[in-house]
Amino acid sequence: MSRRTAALGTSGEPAPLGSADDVRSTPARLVEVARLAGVSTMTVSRALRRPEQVAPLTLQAVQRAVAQLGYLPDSAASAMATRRSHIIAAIVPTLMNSVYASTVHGLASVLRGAGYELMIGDSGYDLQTEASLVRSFLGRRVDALVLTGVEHDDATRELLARHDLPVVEIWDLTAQPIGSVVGFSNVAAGREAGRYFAQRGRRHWAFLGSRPGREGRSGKRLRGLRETARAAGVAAPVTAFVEDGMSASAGHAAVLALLDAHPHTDALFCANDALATAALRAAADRGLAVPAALFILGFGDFDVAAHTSPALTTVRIPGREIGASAARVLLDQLDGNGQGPTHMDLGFEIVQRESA
Amino acid sequence: MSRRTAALGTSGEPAPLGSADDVRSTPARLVEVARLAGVSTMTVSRALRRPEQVAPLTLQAVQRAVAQLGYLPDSAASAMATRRSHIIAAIVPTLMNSVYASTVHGLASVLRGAGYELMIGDSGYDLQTEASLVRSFLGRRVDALVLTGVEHDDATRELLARHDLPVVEIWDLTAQPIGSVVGFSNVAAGREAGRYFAQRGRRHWAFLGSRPGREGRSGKRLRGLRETARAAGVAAPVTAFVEDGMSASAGHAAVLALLDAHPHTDALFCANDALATAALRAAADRGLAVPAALFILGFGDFDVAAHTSPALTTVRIPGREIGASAARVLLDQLDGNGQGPTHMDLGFEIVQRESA
DNA sequence: CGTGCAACTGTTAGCGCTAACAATTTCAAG
DNA sequence: CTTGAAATTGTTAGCGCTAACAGTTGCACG
Repeated sequence: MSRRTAALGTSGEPAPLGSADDVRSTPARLVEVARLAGVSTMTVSRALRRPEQVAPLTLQAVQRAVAQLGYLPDSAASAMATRRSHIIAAIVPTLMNSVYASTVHGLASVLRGAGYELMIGDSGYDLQTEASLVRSFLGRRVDALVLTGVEHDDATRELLARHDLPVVEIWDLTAQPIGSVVGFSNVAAGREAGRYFAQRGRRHWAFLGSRPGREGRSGKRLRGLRETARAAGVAAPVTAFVEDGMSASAGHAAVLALLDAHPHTDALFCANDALATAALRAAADRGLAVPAALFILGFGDFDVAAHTSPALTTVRIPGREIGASAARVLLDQLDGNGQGPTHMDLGFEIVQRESA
Repeated sequence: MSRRTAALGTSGEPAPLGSADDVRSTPARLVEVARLAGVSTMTVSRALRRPEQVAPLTLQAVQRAVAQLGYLPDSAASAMATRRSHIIAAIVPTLMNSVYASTVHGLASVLRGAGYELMIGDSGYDLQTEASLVRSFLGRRVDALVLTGVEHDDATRELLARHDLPVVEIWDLTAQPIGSVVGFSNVAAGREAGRYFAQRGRRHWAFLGSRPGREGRSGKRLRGLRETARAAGVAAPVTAFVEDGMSASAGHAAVLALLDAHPHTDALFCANDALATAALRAAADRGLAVPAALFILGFGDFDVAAHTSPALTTVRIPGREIGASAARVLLDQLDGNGQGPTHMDLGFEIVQRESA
């Protein structure tokens, strides 16, 4: 009792099979190719996946049949049989930000080259959303998972524990990774920012970032900055927070308030370049010369950084490279090339432009 | 002859089943839930997908079992049985560009809300890459496809003809769509740019874009500009082309050459804001005041546009809305709400800032 | 009490592919 | 010519789920 509406027999008129206008309602399947090539389905499957195991003549016959029918293997069915979906999922905070887009691009290009497809989710910096994306991706039986950051919801951790699949956390480092880690030290970046300020004689530091409730990446950068302040004998940095990590408009107001409350501030470290751009405008609003009166140091080296005026001095993260490396780490694990979980520190770099 | 390593019997010690540390190597499947709940697999399936068809008590038992085992339905298997993958694929030129990122975001949020997952490919503005992505996505049996632009490789068209699934083309309009279209008229945008120049007394126009070999979106904008030039009695715009549609560095050189060859140029329309940014720098290099001596009009309203100096006047495209609408169009078609292919013109808008 | 119908649950047969093994063929070596 | 291993192909049994239909139960009604 087949559910297909009609048999697609290769019998009947031999007419224009395979010609461009031979539009059939249902795409060809493996059996049909087998029938046409006069071999078993298994042989077709082999011819397609391990041609060297098939006799040259048989191979030709199969290839001809495949071409004639325009056969495209159903990777979903294949996934079911092999228990390998060849899909890898990645969750990033947002795609609207050039650095994460780079990371995704790095991931996608390496994965695609290895026959994997990438499924992307954006969490909007929200751990619950992340958890629900993880749930959805696990339901799709992805072969591996890329998570941005090392803070996750308990639900996320539990799901991952149950489903034991290769996981990479990116964009940060941690001593208790879920699987592998490919990133850089956000604390070190914060320290480096402080050192940059200290070396140039700045004494009144400020930090603009997202509220460090649970210590996220922004919070770690602040921690690093504080450590250097202490070490350099400088007052602890004053802080301003925005609820939504990305909103430049909220950043603008926060910076105005901060500058009014602490008029001596001479160096501001922002948790990302969107915020730094907002800070630039706020400084202009208050008539503060940047960098003469106020240093503004960004983070991320977003596209926009080189084009503001003054151009943003910022911490550059190798986003693309993080993605590409994460992909390679996962592929190694999946191909069973021995590799266990890996830990990679890809570092960062301060790009000096005009704002600091 | 099961391939699974061991039976996961719910018999034996009733111990800490489902507790967080009950880490099993294989995630639970439908049969196990059924066994635990004391019903058939079909009832579990129904309880999960159409709870109203199941008796309240049964429903409870099933839900308890699901929770206890941490069961996550295998959507790949479900896809196989229902012939609906609940995956939709989208191909954009690049993710590294905020407007396409917006489009993807618009798509993803609407689709996710409807229980679909998005699979993304970036073609790098290359039609052959697009074709190979389409092939890969069709192999995954995606339920629908979103393509950026209306120019496609023959291979792409043939594949789509064979596999007949809902398709939306976005970011442009055409009289011969594959399926639906959600975009705006690139020709009209070019015309509008010309009108903008003409109304402000500019008489020597130029265009910077990608080579219009096969008429892409960039070429259509140029065509529109030319039409207005003719209508306004202005000399045909001079042109400069970059091979790679996005490279700002190539754009810089092209603009320098153009300005040197045509020193009277007083209005330049760029096919995207990355190029416009490069043009801004080139104008500065030649000591040309923008906008006084030279208008520079961008396209896309990328993030960067508001932050250059002078800030870019540019054509804004409703990227997010295009994505969201395309998603809705596809969902309507998939849910069989009658809708056939749809044609939507979402328009555009010139955002006046400082550069023109 | 039978009857009929609605509400609920179970059985069977796949979706399109591939792992594992079995069968067959080929062919060099004895 | 055997013989046995290598090369090639076929057979069977699922992967985990759900459509379609076939029970089964409960209950109002005549």
